[in-house]
This record gives sequence, C-alpha cells and structure tokens, in this order.
Amino acid sequence: MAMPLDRSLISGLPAFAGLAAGDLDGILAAARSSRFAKDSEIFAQATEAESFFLLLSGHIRVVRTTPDGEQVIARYINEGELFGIAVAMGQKNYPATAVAAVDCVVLCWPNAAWPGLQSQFPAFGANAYQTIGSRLQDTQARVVEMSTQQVEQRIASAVLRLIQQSGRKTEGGVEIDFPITRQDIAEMTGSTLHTVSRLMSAWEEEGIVRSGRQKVTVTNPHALMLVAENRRRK
Amino acid sequence: MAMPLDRSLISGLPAFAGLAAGDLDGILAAARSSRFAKDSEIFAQATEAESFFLLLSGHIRVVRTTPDGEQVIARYINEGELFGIAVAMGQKNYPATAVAAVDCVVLCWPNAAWPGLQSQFPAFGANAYQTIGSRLQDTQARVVEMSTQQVEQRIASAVLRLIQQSGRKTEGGVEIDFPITRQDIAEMTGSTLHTVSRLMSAWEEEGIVRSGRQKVTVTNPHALMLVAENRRRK
DNA sequence: CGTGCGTTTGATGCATATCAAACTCTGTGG
DNA sequence: CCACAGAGTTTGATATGCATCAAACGCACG
Repeated sequence: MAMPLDRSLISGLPAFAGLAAGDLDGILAAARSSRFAKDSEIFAQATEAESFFLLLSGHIRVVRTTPDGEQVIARYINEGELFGIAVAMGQKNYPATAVAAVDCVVLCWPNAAWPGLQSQFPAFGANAYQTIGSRLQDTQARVVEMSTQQVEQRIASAVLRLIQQSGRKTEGGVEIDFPITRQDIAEMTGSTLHTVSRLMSAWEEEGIVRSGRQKVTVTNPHALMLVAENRRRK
Repeated sequence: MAMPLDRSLISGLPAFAGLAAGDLDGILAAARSSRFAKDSEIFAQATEAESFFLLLSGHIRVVRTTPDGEQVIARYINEGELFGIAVAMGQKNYPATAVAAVDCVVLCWPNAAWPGLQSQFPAFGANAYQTIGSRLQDTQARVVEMSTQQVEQRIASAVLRLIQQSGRKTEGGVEIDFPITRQDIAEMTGSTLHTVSRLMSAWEEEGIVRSGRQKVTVTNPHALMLVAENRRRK
C-alpha cells in the first residue's frame, strides 16, 4: 500500500498510550496494513517468524496443534492487541497458528524493525513486554484452573472471559461478537463438544444463556459467575 | 553485605552472556546476596513486588495457591535463572510464592534498579525478556499437555523435564537432585499423590525408575520417553 | 524408641470421554 | 424458489480413567 497510514488508526490504542504524535508517525512508517478473509491464516505454527502484528479490526484465534493433530486454542486476539510477537521473546519461529475468526485488518511490521522501534520508542517496547507478561499470567492461571476445577466451572469461566473481552451488548444479554462453535469452546477448556453442548443446554434451561449455531449470548452473567465458582445451588 | 560481589559469581551464566567485565561489575553493584534456608519463602504470592532475583545455588519451587487453598507448582527454578521478575512484566505484585526447595543463595536487586539496568545493559534486559518468553512457551505447552494427554503421560513428561533440567548422574541412573514428594509431582501435573505413587510403583516394576522417600532416579530414560509418548507396549 | 511424614495399596464412585445416531439450520446450486 | 448437502448441534447409552475414601506401612529424625 503506497498510501501512508494515518496515525488516528492507532492513537487511541492502549499499546500506544503515552506516545507523541510524531512517534506514532515514526512507528507507522515501518508498518503496512493487510486484510485477511475469515478463516485464512495470518501465520502458521513452526514457520519462521518474519513479522509481528497488531489487530486493527476483527478477531483472531491462536491455535496450537499437537503432533497427532489435536488442536488447542491458546487465546483469542481482540482489536488493538499485538500478536505474533515472537521477536520480542527471542523466538525464531511462531509457536502457534493465527487464524482470522472473521474478516480482519492488521498492521504488520517486519521483525527487522523491532530493535529500532524498541530502542527509539521505549514505551512501545514496554507495552509489548507487558503484553507478554500478562499473557504469561493468563496462561498460568489457566493451568491452575485445569488442575483444580472441573469442566463445568472451566467452561463457565471461559465464556465469562469471552464476553468480558469480546462481548457485545444486545437486547437481553451480552453476546460473544464473533462466531464460535461448541468445538471451539471445547478446545479452549480441554473438553469435548458433546460436554460443552450438554452444559450449555442445561444453562439455557436455567435461563443463564441463550445460544444457537456459532452464537452464545449470556443473559444472566451473575448466575454464570456462580457456576464458575461452583456456588450455584443445583 | 558490605563486601562487593565478585563478578566470577555470574560471569559464566547464560543470563549474562555477551556482557563485558565492566558491565558485570556495574550490574553487581546494584545487587546484594542472601541465603534462604530450606522451606523458607523468598517472596509471597500477591504481595507487592519489591525486588527481582537470580538463583546462584539451590533449587526453588514456584507455587500458586487458589482461593480455596489448593496448590499448583508453576515451575522449579534452577541455578543461574532469573525469577520474581514481575517488574519486567509490568506487574505490581508477585503472581506466585517462591519457596526454597533446599538451602539457597540468591542475588537480589531492588525493582528500582530495573529501568537503569535495562537501558544501560540492553543485553541484560533482552535476556530477561527471553526468559519470560520461554516461560510463556513452556506454560502454553503445559496447557496443551493437560488438554490432550492423560495422567500417566503428563507425569512421565514432568519427570523427564525434571531430570533434564535438574538431573544429577549417579550409578545406575539420573536422579532429581533436590527432594521432591509424590504430592509435589501431583501438583505439577494436575493429579493426586495416590495416582503418582501407583504409577511410580508400576514403573519401578518395569525397571524404568527407582524411587524412595522424596527421591526419584530414572534408570531407563528411553523407556520413560516411550511412556510419555504413549508408545510403550503394555 | 516412638512419632510423624511420606508412601503404598485396596475398594469404590463419579465425572466426563467415547460411541452412536438423529436432528436442524444455513447457505448453495439447479 | 425449492431441495439438497454439509456443518454444527443435540441427545442417549456406555465405558473408563482417575479421584476419592480408607487404612496400613516404613523410614527418618528427634
């Protein structure tokens, strides 16, 4: 794209908080933007990391595939977040695959630009490191969850996180604002689509959620919190 | 401690690779060293992070405790590793508790020294970030493991990791060189001490390990790898 | 020599995976 | 515009891995 990117694209993002207008222009000068159609791969696990990314719009699913083909969803990326920042962790290859959950627009920098950006705009680097740090915390919290809680609580927690981070208010509830299947939720929680389906049906009976094909709406977040904490009276 | 620390303490450590002798002195000038007796806490989960650390000798167990008192071992820290580096992740509090698994000696820097060290010795900062990055990868790999493998494979993988990272060669095998209980291994793998005990007894029958009170020796690492990959003929 | 912590082993139960099959959208092509 | 195909979902029946409950054992240390 020959057209220079406008700084208003990123000026409001937390990743760029505290940077001057001129700094933003400098950072954008090294970037280019691209579109990715729904279900296309932005990068693939184990391939050489050549770029790092920022999601401008859409939602991205980050997936790890095991040697025998099982998939685990590491996380969803929301608008405004950095992803694929292997370069900041000193990793040569991408540790996972990134797939567009809907049509997406991303900013993309060549890894070669990282050292310069990092030293020239320390606040930018610090934000990236903070992103990595909070992902480490999230991931460790997930290990604790998988070690100590049972499936129903884990699924409830996962759905709550999804609506907190990617929720869209509608009449009668908060909806996950990208298409998500029972299988996806199973891959986020170490469970199976059958179990997810059964539990969601039960929650629907209780008036906690409403759900359909690739769609989940939480109608009673408080009740779902009680489920997550295993405090609901059955 | 009034006595200046000698740079030979850290010159051989990977965390300080590529730093000049003068740099090492500068880094050490901001540090002090302390001893921690076996089973004492170096820092506690959720308390304000005031310092970051480097383990000079011994072994440290990093533990997360849930609201209802269950414990999960996040990792073991080996000699030469940084730990408690909340400051590098922009976290105000320690996310876990660090306990000396044996008597330990650690270097300790006040968090206030971080920005200066980071900017003055970029290689030092880069090493810290790489440490965080590889811990994120490890933790994500653990999530995948917990999602896709069953207990026997997870325990076998955990024991293999322990002997790779903290193994000591003895006659007849490689031994984990700090005291570790069945309960500890259970807390690393999301299992119970009963299950760990049963499996280790079975492995001992098969001549894969020898184990006793707070002690595990792997006599046949290859066979244990087969167990970890679920390839052993039963 | 006793006391307690770590370990072993057996019996039982349950949460959740697995196997199986039918059902229902939703988008597509004739 | 309708019919079909395929993907996603639901629901039932069965199986099983591992936790839980329970008790005894043995070594190490005071």
